[in-house]
Amino acid sequence: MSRRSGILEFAVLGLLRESPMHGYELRKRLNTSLGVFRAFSYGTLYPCLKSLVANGWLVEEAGSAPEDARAASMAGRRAKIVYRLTAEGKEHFEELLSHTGPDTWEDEHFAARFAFFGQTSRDVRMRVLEGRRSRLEERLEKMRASLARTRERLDDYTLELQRHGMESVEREVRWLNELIESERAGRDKRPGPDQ
Amino acid sequence: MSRRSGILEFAVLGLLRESPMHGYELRKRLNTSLGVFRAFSYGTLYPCLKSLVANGWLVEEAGSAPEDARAASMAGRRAKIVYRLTAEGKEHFEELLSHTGPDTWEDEHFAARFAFFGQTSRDVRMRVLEGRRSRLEERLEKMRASLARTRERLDDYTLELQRHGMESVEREVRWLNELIESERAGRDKRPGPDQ
DNA sequence: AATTTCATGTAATTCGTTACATGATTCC
DNA sequence: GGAATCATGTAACGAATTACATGAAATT
Repeated sequence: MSRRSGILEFAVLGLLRESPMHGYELRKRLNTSLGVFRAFSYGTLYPCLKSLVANGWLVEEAGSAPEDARAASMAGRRAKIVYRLTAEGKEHFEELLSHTGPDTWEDEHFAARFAFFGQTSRDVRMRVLEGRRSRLEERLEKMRASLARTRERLDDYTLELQRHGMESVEREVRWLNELIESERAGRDKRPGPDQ
Repeated sequence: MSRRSGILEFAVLGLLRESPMHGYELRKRLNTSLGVFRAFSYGTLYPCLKSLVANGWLVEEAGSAPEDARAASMAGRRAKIVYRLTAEGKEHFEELLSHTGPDTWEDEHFAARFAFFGQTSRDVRMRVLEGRRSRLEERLEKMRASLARTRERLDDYTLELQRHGMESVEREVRWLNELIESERAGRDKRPGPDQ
């Protein structure tokens, strides 16, 4: 069946696992609670929800309207449609959570995975974290190599852009190092009484 | 006239302004010299080149092959096609360079603009830099607000993700501050006798 | 009463990738 | 002579957006 974006599907399933919600609210939480996710539009979200229902992973329930949502819709009126995760949906999400493939270290994918770390076992967390780190280290290696090859021919601005880009990646690697360290030590919280 | 991606078009024009190139090399330089750009695929690049030719902004020239590239192509053989910026193309790029709209502060767009700062006048650079900064400050404000609203309901990992995200944005703002400062002082090593 | 925000959806369009197909050149 | 890399292109598909369309509920 049609369009299922992987990352959106994953995020929706993960959010609905905590509590049932309707589409509008779901969309807000993709930006706020999960902060890092970009704002998917309704044109993306609603068809995705329909598709998840068709897969049996979600069910539509009556919202705050007095009548049943679907019946009301058919009669011309519209009401909130609250989506709830089914047992199959839960199982499917569990499966997605335990899967750690190369795609998982991708920028956006990684953020989504991280946001649901609370629902994951430690060894999965470690695999995701370490995979992400080595992916970033590869990227860093390429940047260094290309910089070494072309340094002279570049003007100051291009150079500065590259320098800043590399520094950003290096910074994320250090962050991952701390997190991995922290996982190894068996702590969930970050060390340091700062804040 | 079909698909023209804005950012890819801009980058291609900018790279060809420095020197003529063929498609394959162009693609490499989109990743390396301009480091920050993502790797556009050939399926995107070649149709884009055709479209730019159709607009009269580029012309195809014979590559390293002894015969003319187009003639050779028609005869069944293929040779490198070197693209060169026309006078109209130059003019068009100049126009794109001087345009500073809200879209310009967008993540990828901004990186592309920055990569060609060397070809820009100082006041355009200032507008782009300052626009980018205020865009980031807005984003930061939203993040802070949403964090204040939902802090209690979030688990440690989600919190950590948001904290790191905000820190990244704050870091880029500091970077922009330095650059703007530097532009104001006029002491960035750029050759003053622009034009 | 009017406006804003909540709420759901569809159609057309944009932007870009993957997979495929072809062939030249360079290196071992 | 076989592999890797260089080089160009097309067709099918994918992911997501925008613009449109509708209407209910809350706020001013």
